[in-house]
Amino acid sequence: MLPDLSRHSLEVAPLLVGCRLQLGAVTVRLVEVEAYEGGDDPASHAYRGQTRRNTVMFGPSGHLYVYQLHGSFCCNVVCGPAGIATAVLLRAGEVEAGREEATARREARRATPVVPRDLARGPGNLCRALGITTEHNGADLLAGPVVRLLPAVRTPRTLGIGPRVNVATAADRPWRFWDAGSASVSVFKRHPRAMAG
DNA sequence: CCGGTGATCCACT
DNA sequence: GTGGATCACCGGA
Repeated sequence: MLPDLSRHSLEVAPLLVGCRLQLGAVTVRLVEVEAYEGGDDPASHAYRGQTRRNTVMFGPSGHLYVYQLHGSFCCNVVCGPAGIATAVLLRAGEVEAGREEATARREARRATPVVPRDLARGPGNLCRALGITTEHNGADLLAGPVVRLLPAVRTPRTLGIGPRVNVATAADRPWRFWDAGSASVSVFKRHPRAMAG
């Protein structure tokens, strides 16, 4: 069973750990996610209202919000009812199927090999492994023909909970959730100018 | 640790 | 329309 994505991201995020994301031949088991609010969350793209970039966040749940950052892509599962901009950032996963394709994509922009553990480790790497680009911004994850969210086969035995990675504001809110038994969880990094809130 | 990265947004012309 | 600051990152040393 997939979680009810029309709930708030803080409720949905822990339930997404263990679910799977599939695009073409590549399937990734999600092992690390972060919740972002609309209204009261200064770290959220939606904090200052709707813009062209974050339009999808304001739409109905179950769609993919993709944006580009420092030359990488990052993707979110949009949650909440339409009009409430809350979403879950997908930070890391384990490649379950399509390892060859994922490896080829990753190594296309590297000089050194990638070990399987690192194929979808980190938000940019997860998108890269799956082939997610801004072309998939707004894609329907439940009914769409291209990229799909699939239920968990195995849920984490222990769920880790802690602050989000590398956010400048609201740095201490424990809105990151991960599978404590996975080696593919990305490394925690506090933002150099992190502010509480 | 450090440098490259490139879109986006806002405050200004 | 333009300039500059900002940023939920990555790779290699």
